Amino acid sequence: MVITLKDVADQAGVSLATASLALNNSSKVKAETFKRVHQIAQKLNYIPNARAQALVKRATKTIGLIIPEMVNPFFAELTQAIKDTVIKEGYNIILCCTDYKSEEEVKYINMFKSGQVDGAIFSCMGDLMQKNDEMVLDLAKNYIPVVYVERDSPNHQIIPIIKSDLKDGAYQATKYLIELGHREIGFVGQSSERMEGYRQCITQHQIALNQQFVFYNYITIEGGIAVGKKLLKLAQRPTALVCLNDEMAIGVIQALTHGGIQVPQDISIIGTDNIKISNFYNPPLTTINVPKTEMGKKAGNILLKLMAGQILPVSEHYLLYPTELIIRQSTALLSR
Amino acid sequence: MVITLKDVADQAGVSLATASLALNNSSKVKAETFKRVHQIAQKLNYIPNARAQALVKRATKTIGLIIPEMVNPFFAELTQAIKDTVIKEGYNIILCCTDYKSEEEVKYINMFKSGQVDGAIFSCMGDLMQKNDEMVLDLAKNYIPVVYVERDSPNHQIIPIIKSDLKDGAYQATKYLIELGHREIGFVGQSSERMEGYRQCITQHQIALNQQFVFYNYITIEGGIAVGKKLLKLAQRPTALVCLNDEMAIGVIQALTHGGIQVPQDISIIGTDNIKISNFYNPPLTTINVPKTEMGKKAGNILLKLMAGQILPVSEHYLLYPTELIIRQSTALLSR
DNA sequence: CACATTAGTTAAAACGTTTTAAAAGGATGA
DNA sequence: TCATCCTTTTAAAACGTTTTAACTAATGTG
Repeated sequence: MVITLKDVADQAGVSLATASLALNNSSKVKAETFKRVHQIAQKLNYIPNARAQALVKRATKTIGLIIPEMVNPFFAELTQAIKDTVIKEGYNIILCCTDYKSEEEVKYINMFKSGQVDGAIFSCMGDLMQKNDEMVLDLAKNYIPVVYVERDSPNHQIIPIIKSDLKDGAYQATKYLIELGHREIGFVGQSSERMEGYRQCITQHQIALNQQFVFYNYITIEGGIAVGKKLLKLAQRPTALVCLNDEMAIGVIQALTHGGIQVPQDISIIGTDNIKISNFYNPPLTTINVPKTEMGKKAGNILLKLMAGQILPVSEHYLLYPTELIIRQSTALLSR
Repeated sequence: MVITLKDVADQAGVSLATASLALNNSSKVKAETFKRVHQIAQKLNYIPNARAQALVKRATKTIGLIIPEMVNPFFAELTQAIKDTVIKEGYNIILCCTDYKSEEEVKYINMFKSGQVDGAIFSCMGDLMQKNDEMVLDLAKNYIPVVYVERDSPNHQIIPIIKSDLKDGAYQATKYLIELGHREIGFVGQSSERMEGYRQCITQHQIALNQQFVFYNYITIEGGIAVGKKLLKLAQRPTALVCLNDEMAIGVIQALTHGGIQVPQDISIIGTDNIKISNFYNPPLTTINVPKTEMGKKAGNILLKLMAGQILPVSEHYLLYPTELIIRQSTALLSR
């Protein structure tokens, strides 16, 4: 049923080798033969077998992308950008979701070692997955090129890193709140670079870090809601909050408004990531933009270079993208 | 550098065949040999070459998933469900985004014919892509099993279809608005099953279809905003709107509230899909739930069956999932 | 003791390409 | 007429597995 190169060769009256050369546009084959082979191939609807090509070419024209989850606009946008970049060189993406489980990541690392992909991009969230760094390093050293996005590692000479300056982002966010007159500023999320930026900013502005105002929870809308509910019960509430990401910010706002507290009149809230919906939420979220698309494109391009066998200039081993405060309507001057 | 089966066989002092049999847990090989081969394989860190396996087994343990875009929670949730299902049988997903371009879809169809995937799931949005149906049929007949999700076709004997009852969903939505006292009910979106459900409902309730109240636009937040802005300029506005999806609903609400019109006090709005954010929006969206996760799981399971060579009972050739009205706070009794 | 059976192993073929090195066929020039 | 060179074609090897069929050795049976 399925047509193979042998069928084409037979019908064209040439050998496998000639048929292959012709279809791969080799200049060695006579014009007449070339034409005949192409015509027959067309007529028979010949499609080269990708599995056989992969074996002999030692490449699948596929890359692996590791992200923690799909249902997260941040990774959706990142994935889109990566895909748009690598597709130009004919690469497809195998999507690997870890659901935030490091053992899932290990499974994918092993799959990658089997030669199913020609290269890989690893992303993550928070500071998880750090422990697999050694395994990824082994992958990058002995198997395929790897690029990290929004994930840190000391091994950026072997695994190039594309990161955004999240610490500075949180710093800017906190600073903006201080400029608006806030002094009781809380943080919502998990221990991370962003939290460090928040911490540095308030201490540099002579505000003591109040551990009561640091709320740990899952980095999801639900996590935000949990924090919001906790806030409602508090006698002494912060007047402003820096959130680890936009989802948490949305969750917090949702819970607070439901409990009768208005944003930004009663409390100012800043998110991070600038996911699409943040601009269309009520109120539109003040947030820290992370250049997801640029970063995704860069990651794709660097991986393409590495897969093409190029060596990366040192300047591209560690790329830090600036973050930017986007002022919308979830923040306001302190009114007291 | 990379260890092959030959290395294992040599070091274990057996032939390729024995080594292969041992590693594939054949009962034919002596316990002692079995153990030795496994030990050597472990020691050498042997990982079978997936490309070679794919060639000889005529399978890549990979499926293709065609969706129009990633940055759309509907498809993200669907993808997640499909992935969760097929991963259990060891399948990975090649993600193929068409960006709503039918020629992109054609490219992927051809890629699928090359044997890079063992099966495929096609989804879409609106009534686009209908024109590629013949090509997909050819793919399903002569190459690999295919399943459609939320996509219609007369060929469901060959391409099983998983659909939700969108027409009924829109019908229910419209009916609910009528029950709330609304008579001037508009539709936002594109010509589709959903629009047909809306049309049927109002005519069955003796309401004339007012073409002024049917707003065509892109099925995105931006499309919704465009419609919202148009609404603001209207002298005579509908008192309620059925939207093709939640994104459009959010866009409409955003534009209207920005223009001083309150939802649901001034106008009731219903979305469709029940994407995650709809529950956390301000106001939380009344919407039509589509059982994305169930549908994704079912699609994955049916594809697994087909790839395993099973023949599908006729009852599973066309599965229609019920939709359900979720009442939240973007709709209210008509107040006039 | 001849023969059948079984357990265990392996050589070789197969999967469907690409690529290398050699061969074949012409043309050119001495 | 022969050596040389170029163009075009091809046989065969390679990619790294799995699987089939054949082989060997050991065991059992009448």
